[in-house]
Amino acid sequence: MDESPRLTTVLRPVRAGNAFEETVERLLQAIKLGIVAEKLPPERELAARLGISRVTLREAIRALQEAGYLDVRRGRYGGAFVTYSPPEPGSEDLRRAVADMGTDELDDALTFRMAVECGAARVLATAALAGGLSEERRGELRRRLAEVNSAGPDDYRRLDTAFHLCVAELTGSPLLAAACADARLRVTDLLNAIPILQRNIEHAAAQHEAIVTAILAGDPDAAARAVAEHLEGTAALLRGFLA
Amino acid sequence: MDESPRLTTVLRPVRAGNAFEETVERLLQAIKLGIVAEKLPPERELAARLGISRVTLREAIRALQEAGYLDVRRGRYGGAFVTYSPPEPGSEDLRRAVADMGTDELDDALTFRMAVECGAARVLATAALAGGLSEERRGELRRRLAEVNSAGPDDYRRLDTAFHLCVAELTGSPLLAAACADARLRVTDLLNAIPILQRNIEHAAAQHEAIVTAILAGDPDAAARAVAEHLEGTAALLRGFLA
DNA sequence: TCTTATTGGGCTAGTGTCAGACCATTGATG
DNA sequence: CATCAATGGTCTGACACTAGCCCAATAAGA
Repeated sequence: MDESPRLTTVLRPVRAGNAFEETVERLLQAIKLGIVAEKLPPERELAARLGISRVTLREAIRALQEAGYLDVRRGRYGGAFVTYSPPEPGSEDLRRAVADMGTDELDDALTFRMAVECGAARVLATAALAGGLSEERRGELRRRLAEVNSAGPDDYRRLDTAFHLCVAELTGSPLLAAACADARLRVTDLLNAIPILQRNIEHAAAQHEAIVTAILAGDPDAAARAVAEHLEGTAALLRGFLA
Repeated sequence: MDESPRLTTVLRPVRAGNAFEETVERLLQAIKLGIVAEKLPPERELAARLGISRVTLREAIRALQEAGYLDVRRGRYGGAFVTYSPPEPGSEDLRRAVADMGTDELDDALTFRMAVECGAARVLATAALAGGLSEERRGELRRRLAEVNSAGPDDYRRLDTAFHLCVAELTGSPLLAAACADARLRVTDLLNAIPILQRNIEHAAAQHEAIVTAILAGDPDAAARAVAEHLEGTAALLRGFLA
Protein backbone atom coordinates (compact mmCIF):
# COMPACT_ATOMS: atom_id res chain seq x y z
CA MET A 1 0.00 0.00 0.00
CA ASP A 2 1.26 3.39 -1.00
CA GLU A 3 -0.23 5.89 1.42
CA SER A 4 -3.33 5.54 3.58
CA PRO A 5 -4.53 1.96 3.12
CA ARG A 6 -8.10 2.75 4.11
CA LEU A 7 -8.25 5.46 1.50
CA THR A 8 -7.27 3.20 -1.37
CA THR A 9 -9.60 0.52 -0.06
CA VAL A 10 -12.71 2.67 -0.07
CA LEU A 11 -11.91 5.07 -2.90
CA ARG A 12 -11.42 2.25 -5.37
CA PRO A 13 -13.00 2.12 -8.86
CA VAL A 14 -16.79 2.11 -8.80
CA ARG A 15 -17.01 -0.12 -11.84
CA ALA A 16 -14.72 -2.80 -13.18
CA GLY A 17 -15.11 -1.88 -16.85
CA ASN A 18 -17.84 -1.10 -19.33
CA ALA A 19 -21.10 -3.01 -19.35
CA PHE A 20 -20.17 -5.05 -22.39
CA GLU A 21 -16.91 -6.35 -20.91
CA GLU A 22 -18.45 -7.17 -17.58
CA THR A 23 -21.26 -9.04 -19.26
CA VAL A 24 -18.91 -11.12 -21.40
CA GLU A 25 -16.95 -11.95 -18.28
CA ARG A 26 -20.02 -12.95 -16.32
CA LEU A 27 -21.46 -15.15 -19.05
CA LEU A 28 -18.12 -16.79 -19.66
CA GLN A 29 -17.89 -17.62 -16.00
CA ALA A 30 -21.39 -19.06 -15.92
CA ILE A 31 -20.45 -21.25 -18.86
CA LYS A 32 -17.08 -22.38 -17.54
CA LEU A 33 -18.54 -23.13 -14.13
CA GLY A 34 -21.16 -25.30 -15.79
CA ILE A 35 -23.94 -23.29 -14.20
CA VAL A 36 -25.62 -22.90 -17.56
CA ALA A 37 -25.23 -26.41 -18.87
CA GLU A 38 -27.44 -26.40 -21.96
CA LYS A 39 -28.56 -22.96 -23.08
CA LEU A 40 -28.82 -19.43 -21.78
CA PRO A 41 -32.15 -17.99 -20.67
CA PRO A 42 -34.00 -15.94 -23.32
CA GLU A 43 -32.34 -12.61 -24.08
CA ARG A 44 -35.10 -10.52 -22.57
CA GLU A 45 -35.07 -12.42 -19.30
CA LEU A 46 -31.28 -12.58 -19.13
CA ALA A 47 -30.93 -8.86 -19.79
CA ALA A 48 -33.31 -8.18 -16.93
CA ARG A 49 -31.38 -10.48 -14.60
CA LEU A 50 -28.09 -8.83 -15.44
CA GLY A 51 -29.58 -5.35 -15.21
CA ILE A 52 -28.44 -4.36 -18.69
CA SER A 53 -30.14 -3.58 -21.98
CA ARG A 54 -30.81 -6.22 -24.56
CA VAL A 55 -28.51 -4.45 -26.99
CA THR A 56 -25.53 -4.75 -24.69
CA LEU A 57 -26.36 -8.34 -23.85
CA ARG A 58 -26.58 -9.23 -27.51
CA GLU A 59 -23.16 -7.74 -28.16
CA ALA A 60 -21.74 -9.91 -25.43
CA ILE A 61 -23.49 -13.00 -26.74
CA ARG A 62 -22.20 -12.32 -30.23
CA ALA A 63 -18.66 -12.03 -28.89
CA LEU A 64 -18.99 -15.37 -27.14
CA GLN A 65 -20.50 -16.88 -30.26
CA GLU A 66 -17.58 -15.74 -32.36
CA ALA A 67 -15.21 -17.09 -29.75
CA GLY A 68 -16.88 -20.48 -30.08
CA TYR A 69 -18.60 -20.72 -26.72
CA LEU A 70 -22.17 -20.42 -27.94
CA ASP A 71 -24.34 -21.52 -30.84
CA VAL A 72 -27.25 -19.14 -31.33
CA ARG A 73 -30.42 -20.37 -33.04
CA ARG A 74 -33.54 -18.40 -33.89
CA GLY A 75 -37.19 -19.28 -33.65
CA ARG A 76 -39.27 -20.94 -30.99
CA TYR A 77 -37.22 -23.42 -28.94
CA GLY A 78 -34.17 -21.56 -30.18
CA GLY A 79 -31.71 -19.71 -27.97
CA ALA A 80 -28.01 -19.48 -27.17
CA PHE A 81 -26.76 -23.04 -26.73
CA VAL A 82 -23.55 -23.75 -24.91
CA THR A 83 -20.93 -25.38 -27.09
CA TYR A 84 -18.00 -25.66 -24.77
CA SER A 85 -16.17 -28.39 -23.02
CA PRO A 86 -13.17 -27.68 -20.83
CA PRO A 87 -9.97 -28.44 -22.74
CA GLU A 88 -7.72 -31.30 -21.80
CA PRO A 89 -5.39 -29.65 -19.35
CA GLY A 90 -1.65 -29.86 -19.49
CA SER A 91 0.95 -28.36 -17.20
CA GLU A 92 1.83 -25.92 -19.97
CA ASP A 93 -1.67 -24.45 -19.83
CA LEU A 94 -1.42 -24.00 -16.12
CA ARG A 95 1.94 -22.30 -16.31
CA ARG A 96 0.57 -19.94 -18.90
CA ALA A 97 -2.63 -19.27 -16.96
CA VAL A 98 -0.66 -18.48 -13.81
CA ALA A 99 1.71 -16.28 -15.77
CA ASP A 100 -1.21 -14.41 -17.34
CA MET A 101 -2.56 -13.65 -13.92
CA GLY A 102 0.52 -12.45 -12.08
CA THR A 103 1.57 -13.60 -8.67
CA ASP A 104 0.10 -10.66 -6.76
CA GLU A 105 -3.31 -11.13 -8.29
CA LEU A 106 -3.13 -14.87 -7.68
CA ASP A 107 -2.27 -14.42 -4.01
CA ASP A 108 -5.08 -11.91 -3.71
CA ALA A 109 -7.61 -14.29 -5.25
CA LEU A 110 -6.50 -17.26 -3.17
CA THR A 111 -6.51 -15.29 0.07
CA PHE A 112 -9.92 -13.86 -0.70
CA ARG A 113 -11.33 -17.28 -1.47
CA MET A 114 -9.85 -18.74 1.68
CA ALA A 115 -11.41 -16.05 3.82
CA VAL A 116 -14.92 -16.03 2.38
CA GLU A 117 -15.28 -19.79 2.12
CA CYS A 118 -14.00 -20.35 5.65
CA GLY A 119 -16.31 -17.61 6.82
CA ALA A 120 -19.29 -19.14 5.05
CA ALA A 121 -18.64 -22.59 6.51
CA ARG A 122 -18.24 -21.06 9.92
CA VAL A 123 -21.52 -19.17 9.65
CA LEU A 124 -23.36 -22.22 8.44
CA ALA A 125 -22.00 -24.40 11.24
CA THR A 126 -23.00 -21.76 13.75
CA ALA A 127 -26.50 -21.76 12.33
CA ALA A 128 -26.63 -25.53 12.62
CA LEU A 129 -25.45 -25.29 16.21
CA ALA A 130 -28.29 -22.92 17.00
CA GLY A 131 -30.81 -25.21 15.36
CA GLY A 132 -31.29 -22.79 12.49
CA LEU A 133 -30.68 -25.35 9.78
CA SER A 134 -33.79 -27.12 8.61
CA GLU A 135 -33.79 -30.80 7.76
CA GLU A 136 -34.42 -29.82 4.17
CA ARG A 137 -31.26 -27.75 4.03
CA ARG A 138 -29.24 -30.44 5.72
CA GLY A 139 -30.54 -32.78 3.07
CA GLU A 140 -29.42 -30.52 0.26
CA LEU A 141 -25.94 -30.31 1.69
CA ARG A 142 -25.75 -34.10 1.96
CA ARG A 143 -27.07 -34.48 -1.55
CA ARG A 144 -24.48 -32.14 -3.04
CA LEU A 145 -21.80 -34.02 -1.17
CA ALA A 146 -22.99 -37.34 -2.52
CA GLU A 147 -23.13 -35.93 -6.04
CA VAL A 148 -19.61 -34.60 -6.07
CA ASN A 149 -18.29 -37.74 -4.45
CA SER A 150 -19.84 -39.95 -7.10
CA ALA A 151 -18.82 -37.71 -10.01
CA GLY A 152 -16.70 -38.87 -12.89
CA PRO A 153 -13.85 -36.78 -14.28
CA ASP A 154 -16.17 -35.07 -16.77
CA ASP A 155 -18.63 -33.76 -14.22
CA TYR A 156 -16.25 -33.28 -11.37
CA ARG A 157 -15.49 -29.56 -11.72
CA ARG A 158 -19.12 -28.64 -12.15
CA LEU A 159 -20.32 -30.61 -9.16
CA ASP A 160 -17.41 -29.45 -7.04
CA THR A 161 -18.39 -25.87 -7.82
CA ALA A 162 -21.99 -26.68 -6.99
CA PHE A 163 -20.97 -28.13 -3.64
CA HIS A 164 -18.85 -25.16 -2.63
CA LEU A 165 -21.47 -22.65 -3.72
CA CYS A 166 -24.12 -24.66 -1.91
CA VAL A 167 -22.40 -24.03 1.41
CA ALA A 168 -22.45 -20.30 0.79
CA GLU A 169 -26.03 -20.24 -0.44
CA LEU A 170 -27.34 -22.22 2.50
CA THR A 171 -26.27 -19.37 4.78
CA GLY A 172 -29.19 -17.48 3.24
CA SER A 173 -27.02 -14.45 2.49
CA PRO A 174 -27.02 -13.44 -1.18
CA LEU A 175 -24.08 -11.13 -0.55
CA LEU A 176 -22.03 -13.96 0.86
CA ALA A 177 -23.06 -16.32 -1.92
CA ALA A 178 -22.08 -13.72 -4.49
CA ALA A 179 -18.72 -13.21 -2.81
CA CYS A 180 -18.00 -16.94 -2.82
CA ALA A 181 -19.05 -17.23 -6.45
CA ASP A 182 -16.82 -14.30 -7.30
CA ALA A 183 -13.92 -15.86 -5.44
CA ARG A 184 -14.36 -19.14 -7.25
CA LEU A 185 -14.61 -17.43 -10.61
CA ARG A 186 -11.26 -15.79 -10.12
CA VAL A 187 -9.49 -19.13 -9.98
CA THR A 188 -11.65 -21.08 -12.42
CA ASP A 189 -9.23 -20.82 -15.31
CA LEU A 190 -6.43 -22.00 -13.10
CA LEU A 191 -8.41 -24.94 -11.75
CA ASN A 192 -9.43 -25.94 -15.25
CA ALA A 193 -5.78 -26.06 -16.21
CA ILE A 194 -5.03 -28.64 -13.52
CA PRO A 195 -5.37 -32.25 -14.66
CA ILE A 196 -8.00 -34.11 -12.67
CA LEU A 197 -6.39 -37.10 -11.05
CA GLN A 198 -8.40 -39.87 -9.45
CA ARG A 199 -6.13 -39.64 -6.44
CA ASN A 200 -6.92 -35.95 -6.04
CA ILE A 201 -10.65 -36.59 -6.30
CA GLU A 202 -10.50 -39.16 -3.54
CA HIS A 203 -8.44 -36.84 -1.40
CA ALA A 204 -10.88 -34.01 -1.94
CA ALA A 205 -13.82 -36.32 -1.22
CA ALA A 206 -12.51 -37.01 2.27
CA GLN A 207 -12.10 -33.28 2.86
CA HIS A 208 -15.60 -32.53 1.57
CA GLU A 209 -16.85 -35.20 3.92
CA ALA A 210 -15.09 -33.54 6.83
CA ILE A 211 -16.55 -30.15 5.94
CA VAL A 212 -20.12 -31.45 5.87
CA THR A 213 -19.66 -33.44 9.06
CA ALA A 214 -18.35 -30.41 10.93
CA ILE A 215 -21.13 -28.16 9.64
CA LEU A 216 -23.91 -30.60 10.49
CA ALA A 217 -22.36 -31.19 13.89
CA GLY A 218 -22.51 -27.45 14.52
CA ASP A 219 -18.77 -27.09 15.04
CA PRO A 220 -17.74 -23.74 13.52
CA ASP A 221 -14.03 -24.08 14.24
CA ALA A 222 -13.83 -27.55 12.76
CA ALA A 223 -15.82 -26.45 9.72
CA ALA A 224 -13.51 -23.52 9.03
CA ARG A 225 -10.45 -25.70 9.61
CA ALA A 226 -11.74 -28.33 7.21
CA VAL A 227 -12.37 -25.76 4.50
CA ALA A 228 -8.97 -24.17 5.10
CA GLU A 229 -7.23 -27.50 4.79
CA HIS A 230 -9.14 -28.31 1.63
CA LEU A 231 -8.37 -24.99 -0.07
CA GLU A 232 -4.76 -24.99 1.07
CA GLY A 233 -4.16 -28.06 -1.05
CA THR A 234 -5.25 -26.33 -4.21
CA ALA A 235 -3.50 -23.12 -3.28
CA ALA A 236 -0.20 -24.88 -2.65
CA LEU A 237 -0.45 -26.62 -5.99
CA LEU A 238 -1.03 -23.35 -7.83
CA ARG A 239 1.60 -21.46 -5.94
CA GLY A 240 4.05 -24.17 -6.83
CA PHE A 241 4.05 -22.94 -10.40
CA LEU A 242 5.57 -19.59 -9.55
CA ALA A 243 9.20 -20.57 -9.14
CA MET B 1 -34.38 -18.97 -3.70
CA ASP B 2 -36.89 -19.42 -6.47
CA GLU B 3 -35.38 -21.90 -8.89
CA SER B 4 -31.73 -22.84 -9.32
CA PRO B 5 -29.86 -21.00 -6.59
CA ARG B 6 -26.56 -21.09 -8.45
CA LEU B 7 -28.18 -19.45 -11.45
CA THR B 8 -29.48 -16.48 -9.51
CA THR B 9 -26.16 -16.20 -7.71
CA VAL B 10 -24.04 -15.92 -10.83
CA LEU B 11 -26.49 -14.26 -13.21
CA ARG B 12 -27.03 -11.34 -10.90
CA PRO B 13 -26.90 -7.66 -11.97
CA VAL B 14 -23.53 -6.59 -13.35
CA ARG B 15 -23.88 -3.07 -11.99
CA ALA B 16 -25.64 -1.69 -8.94
CA GLY B 17 -26.90 1.51 -10.56
CA ASN B 18 -25.60 4.34 -12.70
CA ALA B 19 -22.18 5.84 -12.18
CA PHE B 20 -23.55 8.94 -10.51
CA GLU B 21 -25.51 7.03 -7.87
CA GLU B 22 -22.68 4.67 -7.12
CA THR B 23 -20.27 7.56 -6.77
CA VAL B 24 -22.51 9.44 -4.37
CA GLU B 25 -22.87 6.27 -2.34
CA ARG B 26 -19.15 5.65 -2.24
CA LEU B 27 -18.25 9.19 -1.24
CA LEU B 28 -20.95 9.28 1.39
CA GLN B 29 -19.56 6.10 2.88
CA ALA B 30 -16.03 7.44 2.89
CA ILE B 31 -17.31 10.50 4.73
CA LYS B 32 -19.48 8.67 7.23
CA LEU B 33 -16.72 6.19 7.98
CA GLY B 34 -14.40 9.07 8.69
CA ILE B 35 -11.92 7.86 6.10
CA VAL B 36 -11.79 11.28 4.55
CA ALA B 37 -11.58 13.37 7.67
CA GLU B 38 -10.77 16.82 6.31
CA LYS B 39 -11.20 17.15 2.57
CA LEU B 40 -11.51 15.01 -0.53
CA PRO B 41 -8.57 14.54 -2.89
CA PRO B 42 -8.52 16.91 -5.89
CA GLU B 43 -11.21 16.16 -8.43
CA ARG B 44 -8.83 14.98 -11.11
CA GLU B 45 -7.11 12.52 -8.81
CA LEU B 46 -10.33 11.33 -7.24
CA ALA B 47 -11.97 10.77 -10.62
CA ALA B 48 -9.01 8.64 -11.65
CA ARG B 49 -9.20 6.63 -8.41
CA LEU B 50 -12.89 5.96 -8.86
CA GLY B 51 -12.49 5.19 -12.54
CA ILE B 52 -15.07 7.76 -13.63
CA SER B 53 -15.00 11.04 -15.52
CA ARG B 54 -14.60 14.34 -13.79
CA VAL B 55 -18.04 15.40 -14.99
CA THR B 56 -19.74 12.53 -13.20
CA LEU B 57 -17.64 13.04 -10.09
CA ARG B 58 -18.53 16.70 -10.00
CA GLU B 59 -22.23 15.90 -10.19
CA ALA B 60 -21.84 13.60 -7.22
CA ILE B 61 -19.89 16.19 -5.27
CA ARG B 62 -22.52 18.81 -6.01
CA ALA B 63 -25.24 16.49 -4.74
CA LEU B 64 -23.33 15.95 -1.51
CA GLN B 65 -22.70 19.66 -1.23
CA GLU B 66 -26.39 20.43 -1.56
CA ALA B 67 -27.12 17.73 1.01
CA GLY B 68 -24.81 19.50 3.43
CA TYR B 69 -21.98 17.00 3.58
CA LEU B 70 -19.35 19.04 1.78
CA ASP B 71 -18.17 22.61 1.48
CA VAL B 72 -16.47 23.21 -1.85
CA ARG B 73 -13.93 26.01 -2.21
CA ARG B 74 -12.08 27.07 -5.32
CA GLY B 75 -8.49 28.10 -5.86
CA ARG B 76 -5.21 26.78 -4.63
CA TYR B 77 -5.52 25.06 -1.25
CA GLY B 78 -9.22 24.80 -2.01
CA GLY B 79 -11.12 21.56 -2.38
CA ALA B 80 -14.16 19.73 -1.11
CA PHE B 81 -14.08 20.01 2.68
CA VAL B 82 -16.05 17.63 4.84
CA THR B 83 -18.70 19.37 6.91
CA TYR B 84 -20.36 16.50 8.63
CA SER B 85 -20.55 15.14 12.10
CA PRO B 86 -22.60 12.10 12.96
CA PRO B 87 -25.92 13.16 14.48
CA GLU B 88 -26.72 12.54 18.10
CA PRO B 89 -28.34 9.15 17.92
CA GLY B 90 -31.62 8.23 19.49
CA SER B 91 -33.47 4.96 19.50
CA GLU B 92 -36.00 6.49 17.11
CA ASP B 93 -33.29 6.95 14.51
CA LEU B 94 -32.24 3.35 14.86
CA ARG B 95 -35.77 2.05 14.53
CA ARG B 96 -36.23 4.10 11.40
CA ALA B 97 -32.88 3.07 9.94
CA VAL B 98 -33.65 -0.59 10.52
CA ALA B 99 -37.11 -0.18 9.06
CA ASP B 100 -35.67 1.54 5.99
CA MET B 101 -33.44 -1.40 5.37
CA GLY B 102 -35.81 -4.31 5.76
CA THR B 103 -35.12 -7.40 7.80
CA ASP B 104 -33.97 -9.57 4.90
CA GLU B 105 -31.41 -7.05 3.79
CA LEU B 106 -30.27 -6.55 7.37
CA ASP B 107 -29.78 -10.27 7.92
CA ASP B 108 -27.92 -10.47 4.66
CA ALA B 109 -25.58 -7.62 5.59
CA LEU B 110 -24.91 -8.97 9.09
CA THR B 111 -24.26 -12.50 7.86
CA PHE B 112 -21.97 -11.23 5.15
CA ARG B 113 -20.03 -9.11 7.59
CA MET B 114 -19.72 -11.97 10.06
CA ALA B 115 -18.32 -14.27 7.39
CA VAL B 116 -15.78 -11.94 5.81
CA GLU B 117 -14.47 -10.49 9.05
CA CYS B 118 -14.12 -13.90 10.67
CA GLY B 119 -12.44 -15.10 7.51
CA ALA B 120 -10.03 -12.19 7.47
CA ALA B 121 -9.06 -12.67 11.12
CA ARG B 122 -8.57 -16.36 10.49
CA VAL B 123 -6.33 -15.72 7.49
CA LEU B 124 -4.28 -13.17 9.38
CA ALA B 125 -3.81 -15.46 12.36
CA THR B 126 -2.74 -18.25 10.03
CA ALA B 127 -0.19 -15.93 8.47
CA ALA B 128 1.11 -15.04 11.91
CA LEU B 129 1.37 -18.71 12.76
CA ALA B 130 3.46 -19.32 9.67
CA GLY B 131 5.73 -16.41 10.52
CA GLY B 132 4.39 -14.39 7.62
CA LEU B 133 3.57 -11.35 9.70
CA SER B 134 6.40 -8.85 9.94
CA GLU B 135 7.12 -6.97 13.13
CA GLU B 136 6.05 -3.82 11.35
CA ARG B 137 2.62 -5.22 10.63
CA ARG B 138 2.26 -6.54 14.13
CA GLY B 139 3.08 -3.06 15.32
CA GLU B 140 0.40 -1.50 13.17
CA LEU B 141 -2.20 -3.88 14.56
CA ARG B 142 -1.19 -3.05 18.12
CA ARG B 143 -1.20 0.64 17.33
CA ARG B 144 -4.72 0.54 15.91
CA LEU B 145 -5.83 -1.36 18.95
CA ALA B 146 -4.32 1.20 21.29
CA GLU B 147 -5.93 4.02 19.32
CA VAL B 148 -9.43 2.62 19.44
CA ASN B 149 -9.08 1.72 23.09
CA SER B 150 -8.06 5.23 24.03
CA ALA B 151 -10.69 6.91 21.85
CA GLY B 152 -13.30 9.27 23.17
CA PRO B 153 -16.92 9.09 22.09
CA ASP B 154 -16.29 11.51 19.21
CA ASP B 155 -13.56 9.51 17.56
CA TYR B 156 -14.76 6.08 18.53
CA ARG B 157 -16.62 5.07 15.37
CA ARG B 158 -13.86 6.23 13.10
CA LEU B 159 -11.12 4.45 14.98
CA ASP B 160 -13.22 1.34 15.40
CA THR B 161 -13.69 1.26 11.63
CA ALA B 162 -9.98 1.78 11.15
CA PHE B 163 -9.21 -1.13 13.46
CA HIS B 164 -11.55 -3.54 11.74
CA LEU B 165 -10.37 -2.54 8.28
CA CYS B 166 -6.78 -2.82 9.45
CA VAL B 167 -7.23 -6.53 10.12
CA ALA B 168 -8.50 -7.08 6.59
CA GLU B 169 -5.83 -4.93 4.98
CA LEU B 170 -2.99 -6.64 6.81
CA THR B 171 -3.89 -9.86 5.03
CA GLY B 172 -2.47 -8.18 1.94
CA SER B 173 -5.53 -9.01 -0.15
CA PRO B 174 -7.19 -5.97 -1.72
CA LEU B 175 -10.22 -8.08 -2.61
CA LEU B 176 -10.67 -9.12 0.98
CA ALA B 177 -10.12 -5.60 2.25
CA ALA B 178 -12.71 -4.30 -0.20
CA ALA B 179 -15.19 -6.97 0.88
CA CYS B 180 -14.75 -6.05 4.55
CA ALA B 181 -15.10 -2.37 3.78
CA ASP B 182 -18.23 -3.10 1.80
CA ALA B 183 -19.63 -5.18 4.63
CA ARG B 184 -18.96 -2.44 7.12
CA LEU B 185 -20.50 0.19 4.87
CA ARG B 186 -23.74 -1.70 4.74
CA VAL B 187 -24.28 -1.35 8.45
CA THR B 188 -22.73 2.08 8.98
CA ASP B 189 -26.01 3.93 9.14
CA LEU B 190 -27.31 1.46 11.67
CA LEU B 191 -24.20 1.67 13.83
CA ASN B 192 -24.32 5.45 13.73
CA ALA B 193 -27.85 5.29 15.05
CA ILE B 194 -26.77 3.41 18.17
CA PRO B 195 -25.84 5.63 21.09
CA ILE B 196 -22.24 5.14 22.17
CA LEU B 197 -22.19 4.12 25.78
CA GLN B 198 -19.02 4.06 27.82
CA ARG B 199 -19.96 0.60 29.03
CA ASN B 200 -20.19 -0.65 25.44
CA ILE B 201 -16.82 0.86 24.57
CA GLU B 202 -15.19 -0.94 27.46
CA HIS B 203 -16.86 -4.17 26.51
CA ALA B 204 -15.74 -3.81 22.90
CA ALA B 205 -12.22 -2.94 24.04
CA ALA B 206 -11.88 -6.30 25.78
CA GLN B 207 -13.08 -8.05 22.65
CA HIS B 208 -10.70 -6.10 20.42
CA GLU B 209 -7.95 -7.07 22.80
CA ALA B 210 -8.90 -10.73 22.46
CA ILE B 211 -8.92 -10.50 18.68
CA VAL B 212 -5.43 -9.02 18.51
CA THR B 213 -4.07 -11.46 21.06
CA ALA B 214 -5.40 -14.44 19.13
CA ILE B 215 -4.08 -13.15 15.82
CA LEU B 216 -0.61 -12.37 17.15
CA ALA B 217 -0.54 -15.75 18.88
CA GLY B 218 -1.24 -17.38 15.54
CA ASP B 219 -4.44 -19.05 16.70
CA PRO B 220 -6.90 -18.97 13.76
CA ASP B 221 -9.80 -20.59 15.59
CA ALA B 222 -9.53 -18.26 18.56
CA ALA B 223 -9.23 -15.24 16.27
CA ALA B 224 -12.37 -16.17 14.33
CA ARG B 225 -14.22 -16.93 17.57
CA ALA B 226 -13.22 -13.59 19.06
CA VAL B 227 -14.42 -11.70 15.98
CA ALA B 228 -17.65 -13.71 15.94
CA GLU B 229 -18.34 -12.93 19.55
CA HIS B 230 -17.59 -9.27 18.99
CA LEU B 231 -19.87 -8.94 15.97
CA GLU B 232 -22.63 -11.02 17.52
CA GLY B 233 -23.05 -8.36 20.18
CA THR B 234 -23.79 -5.68 17.63
CA ALA B 235 -25.91 -7.98 15.53
CA ALA B 236 -28.07 -9.00 18.47
CA LEU B 237 -28.58 -5.37 19.38
CA LEU B 238 -29.72 -4.49 15.86
CA ARG B 239 -31.88 -7.55 15.46
CA GLY B 240 -33.57 -6.64 18.70
CA PHE B 241 -35.24 -3.75 16.94
CA LEU B 242 -37.24 -5.99 14.65
CA ALA B 243 -39.96 -7.10 17.02
C1' DT C 1 2.42 43.74 -4.74
C1' DC C 2 3.08 40.31 -8.36
C1' DT C 3 3.70 35.58 -9.76
C1' DT C 4 2.49 31.16 -9.97
C1' DA C 5 1.01 26.61 -8.85
C1' DT C 6 -3.07 24.39 -7.61
C1' DT C 7 -7.63 23.76 -7.61
C1' DG C 8 -12.63 24.01 -8.94
C1' DG C 9 -15.89 25.49 -13.03
C1' DG C 10 -17.47 24.86 -17.57
C1' DC C 11 -17.72 23.50 -22.48
C1' DT C 12 -17.84 20.30 -26.60
C1' DA C 13 -17.61 16.44 -29.54
C1' DG C 14 -17.86 11.64 -29.50
C1' DT C 15 -19.13 7.13 -27.67
C1' DG C 16 -21.72 3.87 -24.69
C1' DT C 17 -26.07 2.40 -23.05
C1' DC C 18 -30.93 2.20 -22.64
C1' DA C 19 -36.07 1.45 -23.42
C1' DG C 20 -39.26 0.18 -26.47
C1' DA C 21 -41.15 -1.02 -30.63
C1' DC C 22 -41.39 -3.87 -34.64
C1' DC C 23 -39.65 -7.66 -37.87
C1' DA C 24 -38.04 -12.54 -39.02
C1' DT C 25 -37.64 -17.26 -38.00
C1' DT C 26 -38.70 -21.56 -36.12
C1' DG C 27 -41.04 -25.79 -34.76
C1' DA C 28 -44.73 -27.89 -31.98
C1' DT C 29 -49.53 -28.50 -32.28
C1' DG C 30 -54.19 -28.63 -33.89
C1' DC D 1 -50.90 -27.81 -43.84
C1' DA D 2 -51.97 -23.52 -41.29
C1' DT D 3 -51.49 -21.35 -36.92
C1' DC D 4 -49.21 -19.32 -33.31
C1' DA D 5 -46.29 -18.70 -29.38
C1' DA D 6 -41.60 -18.09 -28.29
C1' DT D 7 -37.42 -16.54 -29.54
C1' DG D 8 -33.60 -14.05 -31.89
C1' DG D 9 -32.67 -9.74 -35.16
C1' DT D 10 -32.95 -4.84 -36.03
C1' DC D 11 -33.90 0.04 -35.71
C1' DT D 12 -34.59 4.67 -33.45
C1' DG D 13 -34.58 8.47 -30.30
C1' DA D 14 -33.03 9.73 -25.94
C1' DC D 15 -29.89 10.00 -22.22
C1' DA D 16 -25.44 8.90 -19.60
C1' DC D 17 -20.75 9.05 -19.59
C1' DT D 18 -16.19 10.10 -21.20
C1' DA D 19 -11.79 12.55 -22.63
C1' DG D 20 -9.74 16.58 -23.29
C1' DC D 21 -9.35 21.29 -23.27
C1' DC D 22 -9.45 25.95 -21.49
C1' DC D 23 -11.15 29.43 -18.02
C1' DA D 24 -11.58 31.41 -13.15
C1' DA D 25 -10.40 31.81 -8.51
C1' DT D 26 -7.40 31.54 -4.72
C1' DA D 27 -3.56 31.89 -1.44
C1' DA D 28 1.37 30.97 -0.55
C1' DG D 29 5.70 32.83 -1.45
C1' DA D 30 9.01 35.81 -3.94
